[in-house]
Amino acid sequence: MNKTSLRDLKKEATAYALANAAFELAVERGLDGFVVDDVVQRAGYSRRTFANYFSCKEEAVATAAISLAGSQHDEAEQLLASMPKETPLLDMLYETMRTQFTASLLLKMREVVALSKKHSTLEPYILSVFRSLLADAQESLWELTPGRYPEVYIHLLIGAVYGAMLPVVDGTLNVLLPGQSGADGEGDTPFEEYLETTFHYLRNGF
Amino acid sequence: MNKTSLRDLKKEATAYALANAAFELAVERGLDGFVVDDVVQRAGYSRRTFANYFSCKEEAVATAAISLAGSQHDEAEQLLASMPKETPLLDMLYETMRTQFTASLLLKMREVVALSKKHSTLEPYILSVFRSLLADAQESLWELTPGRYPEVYIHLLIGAVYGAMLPVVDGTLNVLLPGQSGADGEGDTPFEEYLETTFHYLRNGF
DNA sequence: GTGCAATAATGCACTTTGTGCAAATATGCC
DNA sequence: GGCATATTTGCACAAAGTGCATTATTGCAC
Repeated sequence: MNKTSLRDLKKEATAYALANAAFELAVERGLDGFVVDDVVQRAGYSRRTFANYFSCKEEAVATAAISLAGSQHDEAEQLLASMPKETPLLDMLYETMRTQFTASLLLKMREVVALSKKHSTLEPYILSVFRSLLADAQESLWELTPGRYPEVYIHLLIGAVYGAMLPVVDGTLNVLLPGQSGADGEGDTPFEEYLETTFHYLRNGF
Repeated sequence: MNKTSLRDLKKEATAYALANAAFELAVERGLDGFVVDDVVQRAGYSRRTFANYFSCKEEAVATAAISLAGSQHDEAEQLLASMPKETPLLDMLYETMRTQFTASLLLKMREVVALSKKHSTLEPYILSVFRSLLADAQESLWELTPGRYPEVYIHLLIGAVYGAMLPVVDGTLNVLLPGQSGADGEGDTPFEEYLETTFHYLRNGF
C-alpha cells in the first residue's frame, strides 16, 4: 500500500510543505487571518497545486496537525509486528496508544484544540483526519491477528478507543501531557493515567 | 438553553427548511448536482440568508440528516428521567441507544451513508454533527446521575458508544435495520444484534 | 389594534475559492 | 540521453463567503 518510490516521496513532501505552511499561518494569525494565496506563497507552490492536494484551508491545517502521528504509523506497525503472535489484541492496542501518543504529538494536538475551539469550521476536519488515522490502525490490527477475533470485536474495540481519545482531542477533557506540570489546571488528568483508566474499564467492563 | 419563543421557533423553521431543501437536492442530484442558489430557490429564501445559517452546502445537508435524531433528543431525555434514579448508567445508555436509533432514523442515515460514500467532502460534517449529538447525550447523562460516577467514566462510556456507532454511520460496517431483510448483504449484522454485542463487551470487558 | 424596538431577511459589491483544461515542467526508468 | 508518465502551473470562469446598509417582519407593551 505504501509505495516508496521517489515520486511518491516527492508528492508527500509537497503535501507536507503545504499543510505545514497552512498550519503555521493558522497558529500565527488564526484561521481567518490568512488566505490560500498566503499558504502557497510561503510553501513555494501555486494556488492550483494547493487545490490538487486539499479541498480547503481547513483540510490542510487538519492534515498537518495529525501528520506527526501519521509519520509514526510505520513505526507503530513495526512495533506491533515485533510482538508475539499470541499477544491479546487489547495489549497490542494499549502499547500502540502508549507509543503513538507521544508528548510531542499531544503538544501539537493542544495547538489544534486551541484552534479548533476558536474556529468551529476546523473541527469537522480534525475529527475526520483523526478518524481515518484510527481506521488505518484498525486495518493493521485486523491483518496482524488473522482469524483470532470476530470483525465486530475489532470494530468495537477500535471504536471505543477512538471514542475515548475524542475528549482528549476536542478539548472536552483536559489531559496533562507527559512531563507537564499540573499547575494551571486542577482537574486535569495526566494522559498516562487517562490511558490506564481507559483500558482498565475496557478490560474489566463498565 | 432551549428558548422556545415564537421568534426562535421561526428561526428553527427557517434553518430546517433550508437544510431539508439541501438534503433533498443532495439525494436527488448528488452533492455536485446543485448549487446554493438551487437550495434557497426551493426553500424560498435568499442566498444571503442561507449563508446566515450555514457555512456551506455540506453543513446544511449534514444538519438535515441528523435533525431527525435531534428531534428525538427531548423524547429520549424524558425516557431517561423516567427511569429509576439508581439505574446503572450502562442500562440507561443501552435504553437510550435502543430508543433513539429507530428504524426511520437509521433509514435516513442510510441515505446519508450513501451520500457520504460518494462525496468525501460531506463526511467530516456528518461526523461532526453526530459527535455533537452524543455530546448532548453526555451532558444529559451527567446531569441525571449526579455524583454517581467519575467524570472520566462517563467520558469513556459515551466515547466508546460513539466509537461503536461510527462504523454503522460511516458505512464501514453494514447493519441491517429493524424489519429489514438480509437478502442483499450476507455479511450484514442486524442492528439490534450489533447493539447487543456492543454492550456485552462493554459490560464484561474485552 | 397600534406603534415601537429588536431582529431577521435581503440586496449589493467585492474578495476568495473551486475546477476543468491545456500547456509546460519535472521525474523516473530503460 | 531520451521517452513515457506524472506533476505543476496558468488561465478563465462559476460558485461561494462576507461586510454593510437597507428593508421587512416579529414580538411585546400599551
